[in-house]
Amino acid sequence: MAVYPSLKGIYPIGIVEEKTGLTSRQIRYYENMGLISPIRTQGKQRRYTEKDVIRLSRIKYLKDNGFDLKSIREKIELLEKSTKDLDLMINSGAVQGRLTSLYPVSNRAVLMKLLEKN
DNA sequence: CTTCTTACA
DNA sequence: TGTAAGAA
Repeated sequence: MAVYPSLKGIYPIGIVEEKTGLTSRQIRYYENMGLISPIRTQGKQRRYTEKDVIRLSRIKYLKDNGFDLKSIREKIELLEKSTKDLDLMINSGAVQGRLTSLYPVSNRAVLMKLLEKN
């Protein structure tokens, strides 16, 4: 188990294995495939951020459900793009005073529906 | 002891 | 993907 490290939300590969359920072999493989880009210490060891862990967890989930790397790559990209757009709307005030809580929005179409003026 | 790279099955 | 080797 996590006997040591990981202050400030950055973790060595061993901890990431435990948090995501992926093997170090798979984690390094996905990096070579361009799905993640952990930073390196001066000693060349990989350090993963919380975002990297979240991304790897999604990869793990999709993988377990039979999706190939190509599909996983597309889904991750779409999901992060949507999230980025939503953050943009929220930060620009588009949602101000219209949503009183976090409704379960499944996609952009539904979100826009909720944002329509009545 | 943990992680890294390279290489083979 | 798993695992072995040798280095860091």
